[in-house]
Amino acid sequence: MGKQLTEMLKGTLEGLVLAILSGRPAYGYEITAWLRDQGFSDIAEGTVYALLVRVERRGLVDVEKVPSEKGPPRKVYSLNAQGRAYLEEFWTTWSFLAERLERLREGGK
Amino acid sequence: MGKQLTEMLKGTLEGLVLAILSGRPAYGYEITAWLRDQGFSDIAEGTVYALLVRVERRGLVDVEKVPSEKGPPRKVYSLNAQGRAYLEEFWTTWSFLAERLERLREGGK
DNA sequence: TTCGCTACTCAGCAACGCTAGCTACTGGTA
DNA sequence: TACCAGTAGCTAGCGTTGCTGAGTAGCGAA
Repeated sequence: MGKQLTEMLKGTLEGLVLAILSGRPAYGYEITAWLRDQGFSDIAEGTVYALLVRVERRGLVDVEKVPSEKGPPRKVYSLNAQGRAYLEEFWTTWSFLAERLERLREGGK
Repeated sequence: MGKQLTEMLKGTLEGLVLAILSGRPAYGYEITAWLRDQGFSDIAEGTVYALLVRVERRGLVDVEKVPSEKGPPRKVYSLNAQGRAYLEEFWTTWSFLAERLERLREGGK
């Protein structure tokens, strides 16, 4: 799937991760693993961490440092109120785009 | 919708335009107008033209110069076989992403 | 001749994901 | 003891993409 997916993830990966966090708090390593499990096999580790730093800096998530039994402490992220509002916006934007694309796909057949 | 849509369009605008061309040949100005009509109100002219140059250079479209009654000659683009294959790929990638996002949206409720 | 519409082009910028590294803690193995 | 794999996080530099803002050019109407 490669390059097309890479470009498509720009702008959607953020929503994807926030959507995960809206279900339950999670930490970077875990999120990366989950994404890979879901078929996003070539998601780079660094990408997820950079994204998390970004959303934290924008105040969309709360962070808590939690010690791990195996390895360094985890940074557990959870969606806060601002993040929830932002995610709502994301779904609106996503629906807007998805509707128009789907309409084109139908028409093109 | 602004910034979120801008980022989301990276990777999808290309498919959007190719999908338009799969229905009928069209030229840049026309495509921009159509997009604005569909609600992509802040699509920049330059963006569409740059995209068209890109897909032409990659051999996904054929180009024909057609004189216009009003204004400079039009560059009419039409999707060729390679473009059609690429568009197929695009739909596959899009479905992959859309499915996973939709699943998250359901689960998050 | 000036305005507005049509039609295309281009340089410079910002945002984002990827590449390719690095640090650091734990437990198991040679 | 020394080493390695797995866990966990971080970073600099790069390429791609869309936007900003400006420019060129042709045509018809005021």
